[in-house]
Amino acid sequence: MKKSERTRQLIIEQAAELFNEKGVAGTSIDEVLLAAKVAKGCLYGHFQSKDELACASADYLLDKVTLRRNNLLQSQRTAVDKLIAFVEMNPNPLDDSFIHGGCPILNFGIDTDDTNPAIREKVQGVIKGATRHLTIIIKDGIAAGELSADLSAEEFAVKLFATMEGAFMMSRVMASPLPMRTAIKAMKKEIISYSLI
Amino acid sequence: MKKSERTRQLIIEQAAELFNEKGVAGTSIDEVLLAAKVAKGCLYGHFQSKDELACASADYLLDKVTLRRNNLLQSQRTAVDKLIAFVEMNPNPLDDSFIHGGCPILNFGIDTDDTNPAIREKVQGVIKGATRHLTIIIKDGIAAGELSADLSAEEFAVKLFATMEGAFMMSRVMASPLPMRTAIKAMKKEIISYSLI
DNA sequence: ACAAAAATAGACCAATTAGTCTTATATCAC
DNA sequence: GTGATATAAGACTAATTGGTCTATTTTTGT
Repeated sequence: MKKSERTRQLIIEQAAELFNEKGVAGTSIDEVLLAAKVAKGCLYGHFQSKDELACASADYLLDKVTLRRNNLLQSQRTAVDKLIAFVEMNPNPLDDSFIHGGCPILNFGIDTDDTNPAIREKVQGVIKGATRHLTIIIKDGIAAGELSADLSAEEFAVKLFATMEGAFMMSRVMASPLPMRTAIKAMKKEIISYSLI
Repeated sequence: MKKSERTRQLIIEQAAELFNEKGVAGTSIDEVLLAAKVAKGCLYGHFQSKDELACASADYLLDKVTLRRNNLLQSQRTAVDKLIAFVEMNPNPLDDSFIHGGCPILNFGIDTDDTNPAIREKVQGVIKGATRHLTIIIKDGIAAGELSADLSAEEFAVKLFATMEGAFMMSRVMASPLPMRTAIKAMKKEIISYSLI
């Protein structure tokens, strides 16, 4: 990787952290410069505007969570194990070691749903991708005789995704891992109740 | 109500709409002045700072949704009907006729979870109140022999709340009522499956 | 090693920010 | 109705905002 590529990536990573934590409007370019230890001319050599940087940052974080989810799901063999891995993906929303500031789907989604259509569409794509992925897993599980045929795949996929995102928000606001832990427990029970094996 | 009281309320209402839609940091005082058709000296006569206005606005919207939820739940007799009324509370998250800009729990929760502890604690109180309310309804339903005793009240309350909030976010980002409709359908099924009558 | 090109620094700018202050006006108890 | 008091108006300020521009340094292909 070229030097300038690395600089660009560094700016994105630092900006992403700030944007995810405090929102795009709540973060100034100067704060990004300070965090990335880079001068203004450098940043604007890589990005035309704050908005373009925000888009790149959203892309970066959304790709990061998507990749992690895909890896996690791929690492499990059966449909039930995949679904359980999904609900256990973020056991503690207060743990910022993977991504600082909480779930970027939630943060960028809420932050930009009324203000930044470009980013909103990116988040939209991630949500669509995740629910589609879950739907396929469920359908495959049913086809393999592993999950009850009573299960509506699309419906359960939406339910799974919505519950985990809602629980993530609750845990962040409550400053406690308990809501998420409770949701994980509840969804695991439900998944297992549909298991035929 | 005194004239100045009405002015104060007008400012809060206009500010609340803007803050809920674009976030606190994303809304300038000048925009609030324009929306409320009021001069700067007037606004700062009622509020010491933007932050204080943001707190008052959060209070206003959070009280509004809490009141509505309480009325809705109170209007139903049985536990099952109350729970169904809860999940059907926001059939279309894109409809801004009641509150403009989406669910204030979600918006203020995400907007301020890392930046404004005062508002975060207000949202915290609302979440705590809602889950407690739901928990009591479920416990009463079990005690009345209306709901299965297998149901863990706290767990199901968190699940209900998380799912509906998550679905709300999904519908806002997807710019479609479908995720919310799907979640409502799924949760209604689940509630009914626990019903003994 | 060297020149051409790319990347970076940081002074600078106009616009906007939250907030103050004085002046003017409206409210309300009497 | 009148005068004391509370409320509102809006010019003003200092700081910060996103963004530009030129000068300098660094990278890179040869």
